[in-house]
Amino acid sequence: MTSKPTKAAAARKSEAKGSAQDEVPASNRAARAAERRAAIIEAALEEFIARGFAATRLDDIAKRAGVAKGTIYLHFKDKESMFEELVRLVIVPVVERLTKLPPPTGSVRDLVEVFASTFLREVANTRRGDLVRLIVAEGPRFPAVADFYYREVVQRGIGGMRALIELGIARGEIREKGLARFPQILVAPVLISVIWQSLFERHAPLDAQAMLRVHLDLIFGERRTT
Amino acid sequence: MTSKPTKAAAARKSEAKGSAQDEVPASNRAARAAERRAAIIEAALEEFIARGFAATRLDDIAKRAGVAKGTIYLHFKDKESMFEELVRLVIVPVVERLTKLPPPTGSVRDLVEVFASTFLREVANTRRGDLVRLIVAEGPRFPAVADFYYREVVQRGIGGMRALIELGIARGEIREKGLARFPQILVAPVLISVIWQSLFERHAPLDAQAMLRVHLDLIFGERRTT
Amino acid sequence: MTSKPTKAAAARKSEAKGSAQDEVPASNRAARAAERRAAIIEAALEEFIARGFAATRLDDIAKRAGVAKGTIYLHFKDKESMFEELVRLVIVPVVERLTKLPPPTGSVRDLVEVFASTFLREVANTRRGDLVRLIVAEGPRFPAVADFYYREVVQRGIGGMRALIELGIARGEIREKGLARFPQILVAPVLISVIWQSLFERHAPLDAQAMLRVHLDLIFGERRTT
Amino acid sequence: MTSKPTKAAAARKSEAKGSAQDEVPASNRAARAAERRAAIIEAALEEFIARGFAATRLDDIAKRAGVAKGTIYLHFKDKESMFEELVRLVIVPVVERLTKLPPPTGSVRDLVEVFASTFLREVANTRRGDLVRLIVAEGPRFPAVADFYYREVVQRGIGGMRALIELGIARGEIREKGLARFPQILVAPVLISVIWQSLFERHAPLDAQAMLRVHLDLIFGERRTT
DNA sequence: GATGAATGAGATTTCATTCAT
DNA sequence: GATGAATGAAATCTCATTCAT
Repeated sequence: MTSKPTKAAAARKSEAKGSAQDEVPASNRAARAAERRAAIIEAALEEFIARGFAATRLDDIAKRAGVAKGTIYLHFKDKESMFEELVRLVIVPVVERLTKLPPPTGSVRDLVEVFASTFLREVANTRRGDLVRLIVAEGPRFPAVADFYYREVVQRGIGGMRALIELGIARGEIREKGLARFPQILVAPVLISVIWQSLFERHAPLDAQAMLRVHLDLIFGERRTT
Repeated sequence: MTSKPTKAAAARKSEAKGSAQDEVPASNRAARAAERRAAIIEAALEEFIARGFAATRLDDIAKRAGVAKGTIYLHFKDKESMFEELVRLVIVPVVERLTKLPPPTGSVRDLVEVFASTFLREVANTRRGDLVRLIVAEGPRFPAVADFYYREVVQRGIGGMRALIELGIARGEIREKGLARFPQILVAPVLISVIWQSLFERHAPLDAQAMLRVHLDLIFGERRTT
Repeated sequence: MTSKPTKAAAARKSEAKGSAQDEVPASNRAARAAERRAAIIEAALEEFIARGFAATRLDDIAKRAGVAKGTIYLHFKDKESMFEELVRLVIVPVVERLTKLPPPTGSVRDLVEVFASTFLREVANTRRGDLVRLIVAEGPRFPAVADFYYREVVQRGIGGMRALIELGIARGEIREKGLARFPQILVAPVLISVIWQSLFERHAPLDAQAMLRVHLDLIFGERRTT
Repeated sequence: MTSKPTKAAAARKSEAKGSAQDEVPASNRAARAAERRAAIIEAALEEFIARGFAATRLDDIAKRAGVAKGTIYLHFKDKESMFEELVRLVIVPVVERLTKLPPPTGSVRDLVEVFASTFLREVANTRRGDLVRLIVAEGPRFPAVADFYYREVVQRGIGGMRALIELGIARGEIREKGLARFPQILVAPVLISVIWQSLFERHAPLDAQAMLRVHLDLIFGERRTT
């Protein structure tokens, strides 16, 4: 009923009991600590996503990570800071990967489409999509999280979108000039998909890719060839 | 720090002590009970929206409603059922009002615009908007709530949108035929606004009405005159 | 799941609504009150027996008796006194009936057998048997109840038994003279039956009458004819 | 008014602070936990006996055991399971000791007398006697407890008694053959004593040993020499 | 007299955090 | 560093008792 240790955690445990006399030199203390930390972070992410902040028990995180409850406090000050830090830890590498912009060759539509598809594939249908929902859910009670997310993700994202839109307008690919004022419109369907998946998928599955294409058709005009 | 009794609750209290300065002559027991129930519902809604389900304390709801803790249990079985019932109680009248369709005269765009503006005015910038965010936040842990919301709001809304879109396509107002498959696109910006308001408003205010107009321009083509 | 109003209670209720204009003169206020009181007593007895003192809810008693919770407080000071008074109210008439001794004609054995059979029939297999178990259960926490029960039932019972035993010894029906010091032995199997019924009947039914006969055979010597 | 920590608990506490004046050198964590568990069990037993299940407060158990309330939940799932487990924990060792049968040398009467005296000494006048009363009191609301008690104690006890009675009949020590059908009669006075002690001792003390001897005289015939 | 909505003290249970080992 | 038993504050929920109608 409650979460069980993952295979990784189990492995770590048996390893801890099996290799009694430290024959594994590579796995020194620091490395072990880092491993544990990573396990805690992953476990915490899963639990927070599944239950929300308040309903998540540190006990469950510890069990899932395969560590003792006290160990969590060696890595995080308390539950709140763990949550806030967690969001940062998960978001930062994603943002970093996305900011290595691929050079804007080809049409703007192609660019947007590739970008959005990647996003859908890598975010919408993964744990990270749920993280977005988690932030929406807990944001009001964690201004620090909302602020961080705004600064690191939303602001940059909006900026990037706007640049793309303006490029599209300049090149004549986009007719609706007002779009530059509201780049949010560009990503709206993506957010909708993320939310839809976690709330309504069992009632009516949603083909996010197809929806996205229709949306892009609206913006860029319908494609002659698909 | 914790919630205080609202003016309404205070009023009810002083009134109870004998001062009947308004035109309600005989506040019988049933009426009193109904009043209290309403106070509890309103208080609970505020608290749940502000803190989420798990972090809301019944103590605070009671205090805010101006009743004793035990009184809540005269009206609701437990915290969970209170939450679920609450969502129903708030949503039902909204849905009922919206289903009294105004006759579809004029252009589809006008219809959509009026409808969406009303929605933005009545939902997005009110407590009800936060309720939507609350449902997004708690839905995964309250399948009954998600189900209810899907059945009562989403399904009907999607159906209504689709009908409008098809009408628009038939009349030649909407060019993008794929839109009929994804009426979600039509409301996506509205949802975005709701979420934006509660998370990012202090960073960057969003003119939801203007964004909506741009979005409708995308769908219906730009207006000649504004 | 919880107790429902008995037929009597239902009758009283419908009667209360049905005979609106007091056409029933016999059922005046005082009579009504007495009726209610009786209903409360019966309901309370059932509930206390089924759940014990602490686990019994006044709510359930009221429901079962078909009265409002407040009404109970018109008849009893509080839950504790209700319990204590209840035991008295139920035991007194039983004791009164038993003290109208039938004249001691015939053999002592016959007397004891008739008496014990009557007791088994009227107490052991009825609600009153459970009352004995209830007193055993709650006695330590209700010294007043234990005292009353000792004074009214046990002491008299022991006295009566002793008189019978001495008569039996004098007449040569009973050989074991020590029995007069311990009349408890005479009733021990009856108490055993009462307890056995409520705890172990579903595991192994016990023929109390047969057991009693064997016990009397031990005391009076085996009968030549049965 | 409420229960106070026992001497044992107090001892454990002071010991915890460093004074180790006894021969237990290294009180490791597991041993400590076991100690606490034992303290909880003992405290709970006392409280349940004194007040019955429903009226016993976990707070008082904790105080008496000298632990925090939460600690109880490290050992028991909840109040109900604690009660059920408790009965098992106390009864099992008693049963185990009794099943190490002393070899049936000597007369059956001697055997029964030794056995019953032992029982009276070890059960009737100790906490364990009250446990029997507790089981009688709570049995109907704890079928699991009644079942366990029947299986482990009553059934075996009845079986053992029956074997003895049949031996007695075969050897000509017992005349009343019907007794083999109702071994309950053999133990009835013992149960009576247990109940009498806890309810009526202050009104009229009962010499259980003497009563037992009279009872055995009834069954085995009077002794020539005492 | 009768009602039953309201109360609030008090019970059980949970869980973040600490700390001796 | 790591552990996990222990803590106790705080949460949910119950229910005997009161009292305005």
